Amino acid sequence: MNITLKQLSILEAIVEKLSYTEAAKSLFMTQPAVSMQIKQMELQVGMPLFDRDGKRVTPTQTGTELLYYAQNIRQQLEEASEMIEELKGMKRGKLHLTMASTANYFAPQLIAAFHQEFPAAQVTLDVSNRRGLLDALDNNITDMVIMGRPPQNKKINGIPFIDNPLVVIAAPSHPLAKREHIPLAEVADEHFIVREADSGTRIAVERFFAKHDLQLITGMEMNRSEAIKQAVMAELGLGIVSLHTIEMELALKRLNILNVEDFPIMRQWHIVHRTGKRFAAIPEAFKNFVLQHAKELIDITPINNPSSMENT
Amino acid sequence: MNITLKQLSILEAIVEKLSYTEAAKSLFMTQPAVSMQIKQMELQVGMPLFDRDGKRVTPTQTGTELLYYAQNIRQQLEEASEMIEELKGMKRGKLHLTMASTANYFAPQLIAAFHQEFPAAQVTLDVSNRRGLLDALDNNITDMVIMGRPPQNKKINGIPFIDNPLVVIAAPSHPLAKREHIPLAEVADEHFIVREADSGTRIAVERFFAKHDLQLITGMEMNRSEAIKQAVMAELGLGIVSLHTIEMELALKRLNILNVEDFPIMRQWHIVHRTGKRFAAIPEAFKNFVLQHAKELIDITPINNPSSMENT
DNA sequence: CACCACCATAAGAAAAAGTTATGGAAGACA
DNA sequence: TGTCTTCCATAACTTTTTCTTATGGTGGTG
Repeated sequence: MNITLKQLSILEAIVEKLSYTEAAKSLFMTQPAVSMQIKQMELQVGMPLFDRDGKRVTPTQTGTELLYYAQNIRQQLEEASEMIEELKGMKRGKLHLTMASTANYFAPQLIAAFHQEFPAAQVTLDVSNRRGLLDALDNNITDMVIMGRPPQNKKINGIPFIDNPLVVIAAPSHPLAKREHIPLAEVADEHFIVREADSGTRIAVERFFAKHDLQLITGMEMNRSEAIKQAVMAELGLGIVSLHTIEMELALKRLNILNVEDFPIMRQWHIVHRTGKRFAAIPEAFKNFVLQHAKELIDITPINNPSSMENT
Repeated sequence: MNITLKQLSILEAIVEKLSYTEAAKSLFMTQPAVSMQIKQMELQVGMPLFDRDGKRVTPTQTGTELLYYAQNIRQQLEEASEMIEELKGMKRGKLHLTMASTANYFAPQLIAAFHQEFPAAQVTLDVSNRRGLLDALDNNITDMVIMGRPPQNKKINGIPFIDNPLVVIAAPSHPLAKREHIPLAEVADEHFIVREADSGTRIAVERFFAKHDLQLITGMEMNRSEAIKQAVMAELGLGIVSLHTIEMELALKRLNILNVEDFPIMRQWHIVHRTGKRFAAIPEAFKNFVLQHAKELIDITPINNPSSMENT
């Protein structure tokens, strides 16, 4: 059976008006158009839908029963339309985020603030390592990714939205802990506890040392920056971590930031998505929200004089 | 929102295949046609429905939610299609009959036999007087009418399907009851108990007498032939009624048929409907059934020698 | 009985949908 | 890494469908 939605609307209009002419008027079309559509519909159905009485037109049993389905279908379309308006008006909408594990130290604030402004957003948050992030982007599993170093790939669009300073940390008892203006070369003699080889932080650090013609001495590898902090506090060596991840340890004076020359390594957090990605209203709103408000929302410890923190 | 059923089908096909090309194949159309329809649908909706990933195509949230409605609507259409097949296949169907009160003496047999062959028919039976019958036809309230004398009107189509002999009845005690070959003129002197003036039977009887240049002496008027029979049995006069209405009274010898010259007045029962009426399967089947089987089904007392009945 | 309202039909115009041809971008595979 | 293939987008053109205008028939109405 091959009927159209317009034909069903015409059916409804005729039953309401009991007149082809009036139905045509109410649908802003001419009467012959109505006649023809009904004729065609009757051909499709294989049965008459209306009795033409001269005086008025009355639906046959078939017509009456078909009307029921026409009404149901219109109902469905109206609901679909409402659904769309809800999504457009951001009364509703999903947002799937994936972020680097280190971003986990500040991103929840961001999400919380966003959620306050757009309470209808249903946010899903995945935390993953770099590989997982790239997979999520590749397979279009996620709307957006928050990560340190987006791949330089034309398929991927990454926009920096906030600084991500990497600092050298040491246990307060470490010999260098109280020193100021430590030359980079001196630090390079120390043992470093580092992230795994394909981690964003690790890559950034190695590039940084290479740029200064130095070799990083990597003692232990850990796949969580949480573990690195623990190791550094246990005096197993120095660490280089994102400043955002050590807020509490600084406050409790369990870690010191070393005042090393050329530090911090200034990186950025990026909001990253597939280049062609077409966002619904809520994800689009999140992207804009982050780009506009991240700096205000994320409390960054002043890192120009990190050693001042230990002196207070 | 102005989308089409075809567009919804395309949406479903793409979500199933995750490919425009494959969807196009499954719908027996070309890929550009699919592209264009989706493009247009996205324009209507105001939001993207699919992400083009290069590798495969994935529905957006909007696309996924719209799919739900598309499926519902298809479901409705399938049900409508089934409904139509049921009506066409006569697995179901209404039949609205209206009949003259005098037809009530034989019509139930007819309906019973029809119902046995088409058990799915939902029959509605109204009994009415001549005026009611004509109104029902005029207002298209009924599918068909069974009556004695259909109006000679091009809007109305009436087909005779069985004889309807009108006979003169008398109480067995009436002086004429045992006579044979009673001249019409002699009967015309008697008092007749008749139906109301616009009754079909009454009109037929008056025409008959007028044709023979006789005047009918009408004593009492009754609006039920049942009442006429009672009056005749009570010896209030003679009556002229349809043979079909007195089967029981004859069997019980409570009434005699007078052997009057030129009697019975031979009329026919007609099956009558609006000229343009387009029947569904069940009403059409009933019409054919009546025209083919009525004569076999209705037990007609032999009326060529009605007096023989009283002699047995 | 004439007029009016309403539906059917035909012819032509307009709109929509579809097809073929082609381009660009991305994945696959050597 | 480059070639090949696949897939979607786009454009030009064709076909199909739908709509409009014009007109005729029929029945209701004053």
